[in-house]
Amino acid sequence: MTTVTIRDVARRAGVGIATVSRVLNNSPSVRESTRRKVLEAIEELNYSPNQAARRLSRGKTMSIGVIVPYFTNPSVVKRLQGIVSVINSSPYDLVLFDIEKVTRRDVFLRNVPRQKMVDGLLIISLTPTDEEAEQFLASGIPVVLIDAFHPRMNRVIVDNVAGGYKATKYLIELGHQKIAYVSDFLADPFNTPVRDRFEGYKKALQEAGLIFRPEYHLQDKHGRLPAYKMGKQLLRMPDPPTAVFAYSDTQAIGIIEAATENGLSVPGDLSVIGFDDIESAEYLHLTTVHQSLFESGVEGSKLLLTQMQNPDAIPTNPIEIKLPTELVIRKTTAPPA
Amino acid sequence: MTTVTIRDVARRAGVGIATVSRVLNNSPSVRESTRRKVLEAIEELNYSPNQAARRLSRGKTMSIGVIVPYFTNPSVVKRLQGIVSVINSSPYDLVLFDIEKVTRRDVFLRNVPRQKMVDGLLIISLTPTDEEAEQFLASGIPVVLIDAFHPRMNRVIVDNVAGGYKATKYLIELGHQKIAYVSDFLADPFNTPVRDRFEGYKKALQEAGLIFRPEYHLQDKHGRLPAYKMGKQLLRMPDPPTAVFAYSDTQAIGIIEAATENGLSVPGDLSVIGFDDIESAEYLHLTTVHQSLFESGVEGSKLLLTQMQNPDAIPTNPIEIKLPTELVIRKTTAPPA
DNA sequence: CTGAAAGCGCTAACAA
DNA sequence: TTGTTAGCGCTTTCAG
Repeated sequence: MTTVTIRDVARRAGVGIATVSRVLNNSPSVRESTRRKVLEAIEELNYSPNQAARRLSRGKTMSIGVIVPYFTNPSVVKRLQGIVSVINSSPYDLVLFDIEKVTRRDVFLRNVPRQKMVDGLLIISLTPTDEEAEQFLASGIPVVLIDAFHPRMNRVIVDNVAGGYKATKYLIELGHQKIAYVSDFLADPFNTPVRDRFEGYKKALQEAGLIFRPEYHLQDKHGRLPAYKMGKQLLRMPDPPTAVFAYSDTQAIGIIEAATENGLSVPGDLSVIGFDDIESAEYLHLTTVHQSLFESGVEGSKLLLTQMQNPDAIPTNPIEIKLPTELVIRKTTAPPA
Repeated sequence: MTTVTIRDVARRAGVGIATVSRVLNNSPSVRESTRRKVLEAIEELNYSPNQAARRLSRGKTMSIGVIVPYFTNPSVVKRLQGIVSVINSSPYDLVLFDIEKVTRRDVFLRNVPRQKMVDGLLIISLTPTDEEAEQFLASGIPVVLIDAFHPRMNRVIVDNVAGGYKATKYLIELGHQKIAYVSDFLADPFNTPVRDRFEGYKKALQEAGLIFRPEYHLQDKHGRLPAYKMGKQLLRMPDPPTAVFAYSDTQAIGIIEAATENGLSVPGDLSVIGFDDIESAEYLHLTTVHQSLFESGVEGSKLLLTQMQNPDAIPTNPIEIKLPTELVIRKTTAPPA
């Protein structure tokens, strides 16, 4: 309870505080006998250095910040798991910032780097504005974007256009012509993947000579329930689609629920393909576009760690790591009836 | 890049640093005009106080630590989500410590409180030893256990005995007599729930006059794959069980996979009941024992926050919040063939 | 209401 | 090798 400081240890060991500090930091220039004395005193006093003091004095926090949107989103969780797995075996602590509201977004993106709260920053699925990117660069703290893009920042991304293309193309190859795209809000300026997958979707359509039918594109807040409602809406249409490409597996699940509830069989009456390949996707035999969620966290963290090693941090050419996507065919897709 | 400090702001505003500090901390004793001047200077200089300095000076870190075992475990994630949801709207930051190896367990449980890295600590699903509990109490930092128990510490727990009892009893009521229990390692000294659910299982058996057959209890590392293997093993037995009570939903899923692969139908040939009611459980129509995972995080965080308010922290009588369990009947259980 | 000055506990020159 | 000392940037008495 009563705090024991470096001074107490020094006194107890009969040395100066600098010596204790040296022992603490494994400096080689301490006589072995002295080191032992100090170590003993530390042990006896049950001493452990105060982090805050250390941080202030060193100008380093020994922690890495991770900013995530909607921590409840399974794909975000999976990415975070990848991050944790590598940070865990580094000397850094992990500080988690969850952004649920847009207002908080601004606060974090602005303050975290300025307050020197962390030595490095990982940002998941949040696209910074030019101004924000500017701030990061100016702050001098290394940042890596995961599943987000900015031309001037390091990033780990997925080729979402290609992914959307693959999904749609597969549906077309099965013989579908009426293919819907169910997604998050397309207009969200910070969600690039929604638009990229949409682009891939349209590209595949066009290539096959199919015209894009705007009424087949539904958007709403992300989540199973909103998707379920969109599914219902789709099925109520006079000329309903025979296949749905969902922006995420979570949304695909909602669509399937809607179909099932309407007495339709999947894939018999409706084919559904998702995106992400989250854990449940496998259980549910969901056909989907696999992307390396966990891997993206791993790669992003590694990249950040190396950036943090190089004092001349910000490279003129940001590094981009592009992860592949892969079509995983399971049991929710089939030729149209 | 060049750090602007409180001194710069003071100079710019033509006041002393104490005044700037007062403005920063919303002290009422600052003339309005002065405050404005300072605020202006802050704005112009794009100043933001250094956290480390603040922490050292105040002796508070304004952060809460969360220690979790196996961050990949879905039930742990769900609890963490509950925690995040309340910490998020508090002034505290969240520092995440993931323990994958037992060795790291000791390091964290010992060091985190000693180093004054956090103002409060949440520990998920890790039962502290008496000695560790002692350390926590001595450190003076408020701690709340979630899904773990120690008589001297605050905690949010679930009645696992009752849960195990409910699950087993339900199976018995359906007419099953040969009921297996598939679980994590029973001997893990830090995993109390495994033993508690086991106890409930045996109690239900006994109450129904069924004898406990040791060969029907299989244990292994937690996870889908190990459970899958245990499922296979169970089904190879000369007199296989007709129902399985799995320690967790994750394990239940593994069991179902094993059964399905063996050409057995669930619940036709084998009934399976899980525990937790994780998200996938619903998709899979898994009969399970629901426990309020998210809620446990919420309640635990709230409790911690109130503990942190009261300076006379450690109450002589630790507070215990007991969350209920509930049997959720879905489609993986039925009377024996 | 405001400023000067004394720490918070540690690291890192600089001397010795 | 070691000890002394000057900060790190902020909060908080204590005077005024």
